[in-house]
Amino acid sequence: MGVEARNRVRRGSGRPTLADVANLAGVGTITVSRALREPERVSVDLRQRINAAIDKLGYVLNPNARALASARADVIGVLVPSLTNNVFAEVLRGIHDGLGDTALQIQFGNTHYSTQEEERLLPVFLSQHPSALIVSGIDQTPATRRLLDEAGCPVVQIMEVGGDPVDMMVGFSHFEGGRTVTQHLIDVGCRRIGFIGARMDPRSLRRLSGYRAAMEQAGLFDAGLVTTTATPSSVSLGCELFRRARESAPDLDAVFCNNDDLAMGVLFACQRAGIAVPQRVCIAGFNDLDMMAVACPSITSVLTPRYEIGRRAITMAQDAIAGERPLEAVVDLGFELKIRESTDRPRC
Amino acid sequence: MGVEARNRVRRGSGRPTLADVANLAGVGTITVSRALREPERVSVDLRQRINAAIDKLGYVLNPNARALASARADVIGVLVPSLTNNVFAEVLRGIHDGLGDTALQIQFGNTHYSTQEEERLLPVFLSQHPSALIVSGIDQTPATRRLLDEAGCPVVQIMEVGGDPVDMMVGFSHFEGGRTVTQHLIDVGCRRIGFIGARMDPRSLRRLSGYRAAMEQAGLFDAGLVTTTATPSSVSLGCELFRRARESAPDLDAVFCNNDDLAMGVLFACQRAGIAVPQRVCIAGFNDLDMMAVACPSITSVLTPRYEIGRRAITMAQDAIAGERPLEAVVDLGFELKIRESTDRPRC
DNA sequence: TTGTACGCGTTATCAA
DNA sequence: TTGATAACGCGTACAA
Repeated sequence: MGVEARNRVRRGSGRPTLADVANLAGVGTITVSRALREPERVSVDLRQRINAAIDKLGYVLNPNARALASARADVIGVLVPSLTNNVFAEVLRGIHDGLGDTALQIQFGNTHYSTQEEERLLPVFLSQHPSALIVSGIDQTPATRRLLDEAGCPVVQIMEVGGDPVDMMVGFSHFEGGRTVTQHLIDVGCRRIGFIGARMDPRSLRRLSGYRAAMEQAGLFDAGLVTTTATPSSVSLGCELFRRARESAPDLDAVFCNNDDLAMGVLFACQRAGIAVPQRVCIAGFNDLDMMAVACPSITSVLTPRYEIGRRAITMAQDAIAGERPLEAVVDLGFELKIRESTDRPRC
Repeated sequence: MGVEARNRVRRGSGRPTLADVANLAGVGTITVSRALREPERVSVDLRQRINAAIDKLGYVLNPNARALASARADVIGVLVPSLTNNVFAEVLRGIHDGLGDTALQIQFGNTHYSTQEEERLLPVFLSQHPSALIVSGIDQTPATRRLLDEAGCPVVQIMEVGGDPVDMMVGFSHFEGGRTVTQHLIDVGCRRIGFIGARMDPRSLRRLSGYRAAMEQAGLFDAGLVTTTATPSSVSLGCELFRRARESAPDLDAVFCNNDDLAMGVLFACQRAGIAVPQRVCIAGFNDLDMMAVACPSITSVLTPRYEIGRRAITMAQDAIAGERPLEAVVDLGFELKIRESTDRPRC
């Protein structure tokens, strides 16, 4: 049977390919490929003809074919525990901004604060051979940890510093953050300082540890001052938890909230109950959302570098992809205590 | 030269492939492929041997190879204008939840409220041959519109209804939302009702149109009552815009805010300035974030179905991928006016 | 600087 | 129900 007789069936998408461009430009496919990736290595003449052909055909490179051939996708996988939490939304914004105009794509995964879900998600991400991986926190399961160790690509852990880094790390100490706020409340004369926390993910727990350390050192710790729940944080939950806290400790003279949503809720609850802030109860939050500075009264909080964490993480990842290892594999971006009206109390 | 003498070089990632599984199980590669995609069509016996081999090898399918061979990626592209805006974070949460346990992946793109960026991003998404596309709004550029028309996959436009649908649509009428709130303020006796808006994306503009329609119908419209800015919305910006609004209209007796962040800021500004809410100024927001119900006073707002929009969009997309066209290509999910203390004023 | 031949890992086609 | 073979579109190795 002659070749012509064999009814070859093409299965393609019908869109132009590298070969089509090469034909039109009268060059080899590899030259087109090179013109796309390393233009300097192709003569100006050919480059122009190739670009003209690309424009004429409306050619777009097929990333799947590239990933398959090069055993590496131009994708950076990002695993975060939440999308609705403003903190991670800001991290993602930082990542996007830090990305610049590179051809890299970001692929998000939402672990919903579950290490199990993270363990389930990671192989899916890995199966695409990402160029780098950004994961949240330092509390991975052993299986996840092993996958990360063998990922074969740069890995950046974000949000915290500490533990045993898989590779690189950007964050700050939540323990120190919690300790610092609590110490501030002690310094302004508060004695019955409550801790209100929601979700209680690993980072919340470390902020609680910081609170406890400061309280114990001052001889003020009392388990009855701690009110927590696994429920996701919200402003309304802050109201609710404050009521609960006042039940177990009616003499509360300050509250350190796990995050700003809760702090906002506590302020509203105080306003409704006619509790003067800061005269009768001081309030402090965590993260320093925009609204803390304009609330009435304005609320003391800890400014955390979440946007900067995203930017740094993506920069470190890109550098590592380019083969440039950072001088410091672990970057502590710190935090800043913002003292405001809600803790402005003349020291006793 | 004998075949053995040809020093074939394997370039792969080193990870097990479909062929490895086939060898171990003693079957052809295509049978393994089938066992993965359509298990019913493979005999129970072979299926078991294949699954055992997969487990033993720790085989994971290569999505790039699959996408290349089938000219279709198991990916749904999602284009949203913002990640930090709670509204879109909720939409994404709905999308994730609606996804269930399918093998589909979500690929996000952030257009930063720019139709230009959307036009730049879309070809990148299209180049992966996504199974479906979800895009925000109905105000695409002509070029974007053309690409969507020729995308060759289901397309869902979200957030709004109206205009000329590319394919499917889920949302609600922002015009009606704006009109309804404004009418409520008129109904409770307000006359000098200001509009405060930030960002002023197409949906904000349509809410403004709704405001204007209601005001004009009541013979109350006055351009001096409208205060807008292109700056992204925030609580602190709400404070600022309220001050500006009071300068051009000192007799303001109500404010309809573009969204809840601004409304919150207006409330704080009132508290600082000693302006009684709702006695001297009524406040209404848009979206009904959690905090509106617990603020002090609680704030009237329009509950928008953003989470449900995400869920519905992904469901419609999945159905369309499966070949089931929805009965209604355009779904209006409506909204709900939540009347609260901030507009609780005895009618004059 | 440019091209040829082939491999990447999977799926579609068609035959058995 | 199962399999051999070609095809998907691009990158790598090596030669020219």
